[in-house]
Amino acid sequence: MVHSGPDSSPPYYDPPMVTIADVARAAGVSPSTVSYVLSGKRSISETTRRRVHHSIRVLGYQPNAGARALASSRTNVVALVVPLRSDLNVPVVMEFVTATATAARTYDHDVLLLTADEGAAGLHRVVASSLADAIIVMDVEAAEPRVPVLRELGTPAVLIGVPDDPHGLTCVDLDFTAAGSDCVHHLADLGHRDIALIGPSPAVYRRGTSYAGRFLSGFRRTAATRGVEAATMACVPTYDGLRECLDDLLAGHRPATGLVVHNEAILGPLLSELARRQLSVPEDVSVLAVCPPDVAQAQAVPLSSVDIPAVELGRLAVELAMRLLDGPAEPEVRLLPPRLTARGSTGPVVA
Amino acid sequence: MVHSGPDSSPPYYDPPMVTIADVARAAGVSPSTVSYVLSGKRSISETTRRRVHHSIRVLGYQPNAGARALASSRTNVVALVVPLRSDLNVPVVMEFVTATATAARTYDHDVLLLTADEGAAGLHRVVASSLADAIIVMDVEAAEPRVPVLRELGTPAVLIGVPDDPHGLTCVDLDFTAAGSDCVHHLADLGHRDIALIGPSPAVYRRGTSYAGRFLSGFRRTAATRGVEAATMACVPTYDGLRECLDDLLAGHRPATGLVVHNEAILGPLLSELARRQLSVPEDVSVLAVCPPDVAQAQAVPLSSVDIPAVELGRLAVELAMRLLDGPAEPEVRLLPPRLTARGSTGPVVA
DNA sequence: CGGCATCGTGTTAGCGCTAACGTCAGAACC
DNA sequence: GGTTCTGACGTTAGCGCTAACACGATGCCG
Repeated sequence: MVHSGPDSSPPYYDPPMVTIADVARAAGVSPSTVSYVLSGKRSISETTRRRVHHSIRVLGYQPNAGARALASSRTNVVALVVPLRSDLNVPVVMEFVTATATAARTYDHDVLLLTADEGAAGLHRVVASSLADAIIVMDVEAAEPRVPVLRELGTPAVLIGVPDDPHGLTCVDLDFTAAGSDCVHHLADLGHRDIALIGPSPAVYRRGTSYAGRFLSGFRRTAATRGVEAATMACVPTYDGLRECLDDLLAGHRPATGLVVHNEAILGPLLSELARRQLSVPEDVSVLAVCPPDVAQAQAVPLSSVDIPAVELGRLAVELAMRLLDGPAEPEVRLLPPRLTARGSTGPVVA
Repeated sequence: MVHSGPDSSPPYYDPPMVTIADVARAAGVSPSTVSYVLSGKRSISETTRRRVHHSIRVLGYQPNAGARALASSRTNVVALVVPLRSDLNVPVVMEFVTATATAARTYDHDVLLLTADEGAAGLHRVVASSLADAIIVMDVEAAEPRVPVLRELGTPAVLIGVPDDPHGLTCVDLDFTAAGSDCVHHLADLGHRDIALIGPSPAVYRRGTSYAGRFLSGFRRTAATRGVEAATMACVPTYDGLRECLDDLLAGHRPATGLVVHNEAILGPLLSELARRQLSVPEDVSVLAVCPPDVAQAQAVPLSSVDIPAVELGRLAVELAMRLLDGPAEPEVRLLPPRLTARGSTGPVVA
């Protein structure tokens, strides 16, 4: 039992910092040897390696991050810029964040969290103060203002999403154009001649969020190819907005028989509202969602969907960032192919 | 235009690191003076201060985080441990995370993101390697295994949620006991004699997540006081689970007329299912939710609810962490009083 | 058997910053 | 006119680590 003074409960107990010198002494080697054992940057005999590792374990040594960063100009931290908006898909964002953090750990890196409201200045701050080695940016807009800053900073960076001009930058995303296209094909194959896209909130389109536009264009192009009548609407994430949407889409003289929903927040309300209107899925109307699989499963009717592979994207973003750190790699735009899973909310048109 | 060599696009451009010495030279003072201007730890004449600030701005100086941490043993980083579980309230978690990051910035701190799967070892790692000055832990269980580690580490820590034995630790949370109580009072005041609590997934109870239990006990105790018949069930977040739940609650010879829903994920499905059963809200059944206000608003029927003040909690957690850093402060358990907002999904019992 | 890789290890100069210690001028006091 | 005090600043010793340099001991070749 440790007794540290007259008062038995000191407010904060000073941590007994273990340094590399302590380890070196315990193992009977020089500090640099310990360092080299840890970094593997030069050959070490099996016996000393074992002795060093043993001492490290016994003493509970953890290299001081600041000192290491100072000496090596490597922080082993990647910065992750998350959006603050509530008009986008929160569960997807969260999945992505945790996937990034988890993936970073497998590369012995940590994640520093930045919010988008710091804007380009935040990127500059983090780089200039050497808080991180690489940056991952989510929620990229078409005319992304942070892109020129990233290019100029010259820091390894990975964007989630593809800006209009990705020149020189590494990007990852779902291939939303293909996703839009696949959705149309799926419904057209089932015989639907009148379909509709219920997209994200108008605000998302307005600020030119890249994925929304790409999905839309894939959707429209393929609709034209397949000779399918395709309505498209943005939908504000409220119940009233949704009602109007449906009034428009289902009340014309050629009502839509297939709905593609690229707006996770309104999936639940949509199904409720369809039920209220006595429209059954998929008999009266087919519903195809764009969302993570677990969300699709959890609905009243398990939904056919195109997965948003947030976890995979997070892992990939980290992987590419690490590659950039290892040595200059060609910038690339990596689009994951969409995967459509039928779950019973889409079916053939009933004549 | 900068031209840096024969090849016009070098993969990565070396950042021209500006040091405190550069600033000092430009301002005609010593490095320490610049440091003191920045920290305010000793008096500086107005003229010098201005000259220094000017040079800082002109050169775009940002102190090197590693060097600063090494010299001062202060990182200006708080670690935030987020849960990885998908069985809890994702939007609330995300709100909390962003609120924490934003609040930390107002104190000139950054946030390092840890995932709960690193467990106690992660806490040790972060502290031992001096990656952060303080730790904020979310999703605290009743018998929280990380609590003893935190106590022993002696690092300033704030828990979101209250473990069984919070002795010596600072905790913040919504007062879930009071929230459970308030819900019963609200329904009882409206004349309901038979109410039910639909709680989180059984997994949440099983692992003893503190808030679930506290809400439940507040609910039960007050139900007893008010002489209200109160059923309680955990509900798995699937549509089928929900159906069973409702079968039990609404089919007895004394069916519940008021539902308290402490499970954000099933709010949507619940309303759909009630509609399917031709039960209208609040005429046939009152629904009272525990969730953030925006979620309550976005439902088919705007829901009366007890707010989960994620943003406020995040801010508060950071604030308390900063207080702990400033100097040893008394550990405290801070419970925010619940706020119940009636939105029309709860009404008097129709006889 | 001398030279020359190669391997395993020690020694040490910083990395950029902070904070403890000095210094020095002028005000204030008796 | 000493003495003390109090701003306002300069000088410098580390913080813990990495990586460049150095060095002895083998082994192998001619």
